[in-house]
Amino acid sequence: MTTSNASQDSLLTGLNNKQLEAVTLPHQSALILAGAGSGKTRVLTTRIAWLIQTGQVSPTGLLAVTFTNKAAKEMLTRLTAMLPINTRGMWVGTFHGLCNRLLRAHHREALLPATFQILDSADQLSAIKRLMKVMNVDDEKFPPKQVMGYINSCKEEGLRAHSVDAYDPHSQRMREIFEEYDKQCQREGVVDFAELLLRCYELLSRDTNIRKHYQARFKYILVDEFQDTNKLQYMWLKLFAGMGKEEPNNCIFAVGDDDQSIYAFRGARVGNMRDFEVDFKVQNIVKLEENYRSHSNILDAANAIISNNKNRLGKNLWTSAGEGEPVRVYQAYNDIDEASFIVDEVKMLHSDGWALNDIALLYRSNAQSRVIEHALFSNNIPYRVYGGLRFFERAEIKHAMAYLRLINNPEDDVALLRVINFPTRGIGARSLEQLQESARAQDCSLWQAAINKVGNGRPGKGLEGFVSLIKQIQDDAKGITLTEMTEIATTMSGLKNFYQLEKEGEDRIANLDELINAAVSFMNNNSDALEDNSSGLTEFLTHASLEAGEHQADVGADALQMMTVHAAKGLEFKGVFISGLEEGLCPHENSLYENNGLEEERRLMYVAVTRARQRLYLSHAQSRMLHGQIRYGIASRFLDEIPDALLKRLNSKPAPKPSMSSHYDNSYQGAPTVSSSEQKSAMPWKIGQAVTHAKFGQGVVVSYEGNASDMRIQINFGREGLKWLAMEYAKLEKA
DNA sequence: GGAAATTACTTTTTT
DNA sequence: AGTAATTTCC
Repeated sequence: MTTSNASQDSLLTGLNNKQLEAVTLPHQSALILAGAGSGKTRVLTTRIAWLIQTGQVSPTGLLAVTFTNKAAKEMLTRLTAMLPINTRGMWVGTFHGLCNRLLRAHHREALLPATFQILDSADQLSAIKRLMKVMNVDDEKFPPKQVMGYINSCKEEGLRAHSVDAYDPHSQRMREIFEEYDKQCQREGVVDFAELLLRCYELLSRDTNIRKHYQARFKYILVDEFQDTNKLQYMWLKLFAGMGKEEPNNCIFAVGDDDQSIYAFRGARVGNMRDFEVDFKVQNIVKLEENYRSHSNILDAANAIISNNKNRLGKNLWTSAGEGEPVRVYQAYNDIDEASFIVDEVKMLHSDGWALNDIALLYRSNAQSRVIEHALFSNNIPYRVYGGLRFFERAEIKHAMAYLRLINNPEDDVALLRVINFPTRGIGARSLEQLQESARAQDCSLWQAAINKVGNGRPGKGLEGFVSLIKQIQDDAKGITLTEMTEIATTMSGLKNFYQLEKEGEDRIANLDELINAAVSFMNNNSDALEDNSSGLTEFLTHASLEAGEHQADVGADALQMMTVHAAKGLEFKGVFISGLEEGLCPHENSLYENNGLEEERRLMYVAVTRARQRLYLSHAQSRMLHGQIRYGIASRFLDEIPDALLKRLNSKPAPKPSMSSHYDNSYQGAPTVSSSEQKSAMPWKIGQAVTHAKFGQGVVVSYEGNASDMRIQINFGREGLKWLAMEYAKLEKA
């Protein structure tokens, strides 16, 4: 032990017994089951600090992996607050970021060009579409998105085309596309997200020297959000740990919460936690069950909900805080009423002195935000929506980045195709087809083909112009700074000019200027990490692909926080509204057809509820506008799973104000008694009426058809689904 | 080649 | 409803 006990003590001060146990575990693999609000990040960072401070490992001897850049940054920030160390050489980052780093360092062994570029999902999709055209694949039978999903999930399972099973013609064709796609990427020097990991994994498995080097270096491996790892990520971790016979046995410190696994839809395997226990003969399982975030009413509600799940590792959160306020439940008349309820409550909280930043509004799907945004906007309540389009995903930014990519590497076909005719310069579909044809014939990049065409005469004015433009930009880019390059890319390309002439191009111009600012701050933040003679262009491009998000405008302002439940994971707020708690929306109807879909939805609800510290509102609406149609829904089953004793029901106001239904005019003038002039048959039930059925339970009348003697009535029974019942036989009662 | 009209989509999402 | 993508029309 190299440091004094005094400073070590200060590091560990304030940890509870379980946290302390986790932080100071011996050099063995361990699984930390960290419940919501149990101090997970603190344990992880303190563990790192403690290992370093006690001299068990140097800062460069450990590997810490997270899923998001935000989490990685947070960890480094907290670490530097605990220890006076330089974090620059440390391997703390996302799976993708670390793989990128490793592949850049060993690009030759990984069979990649030094300037290899990373395709984001949109790039990947357009690459697939382009390939499918070349291969003459019917995109009706093989929707490009589906092909992309197939390729990505294969890679995430660690599989290449040659090792995928395919017994029928359809999947054989899929496999063929997969194979060709990989060839195309290799030819173009580009790598998609899943490829970063797979390539890295293959490099380490194949190249014993490199593997041994890293295995010898990283004695300690720490993984955050372990429940979200997919198969390939787990294989990757095993490789670093060294599981073979003559290999070292580095240890993995995995932190996770099976109850917060909400990413199965993108390949996450909670089962990795159990596999990890077995594969690594884990003897140290530490459960962090004391919650420091919420009052017990909120926590008990969360526990009650999650206890309905069957497959759990088992954990029960508790708190020593008092029971606090009851959980408030509001049943709204419709979505607009729900929004106005939220607006009223937020106003009230705000006038009671709550900061808007302390209040979050959560919903299951992004589409739900619009109605509430509208209400907030017309009531002058500042709000910020997280998610949605990210900065580097905006069209104008992607265009500018494409020009930058072409400076770096004109053979980048993805980039070339994006801007060869944007702004338009007379290269239409036909000329493009010809170009692609000759590139195929010569087996070269589009850029090469274009150069050849220009050399051989008759290239067409547009193409000639484009080639000389790119050459010009490349020339001018020599020896200038990244910032200047970005300026050139936006001006010389004609992008800025184009948007200036556009009617609603002001925002786009502003974004282009913002891109130049991004380049400036990138240089400022990374100047010491870059080599002297490097402009930092490659690094900047990588940064843009890997960190598309995190660009939030006016972060400082006090505003209500709006986001999906997924986006809220890891965050906490003093007050939380969870809206749209109806069957079909939460749990989402699509989830019911998926394997264990309902359990994942329940975990989602659990995550949502555990975000709240002091006050929690749950709301649902009897009807809402969805996909341009009014839908009648019943309350989410998750509401029924909360004991009544924890709840306080706030009931809706007597009737909706007429003005509230302005956005769907003839919709909801009180529930219509169905008796139009042609159809005299008196419908005994109102649409929207809640009913109970002996067999199907609670439901809501959705529509009807037929006449008095032969009437069928459609009822949404939520968990039982939509049913048509013959009026004559259905024994319905008012609920 | 570019604008206008039509059609398809709509759970969650990081990298 | 709202938007993105695609097709049609000039």
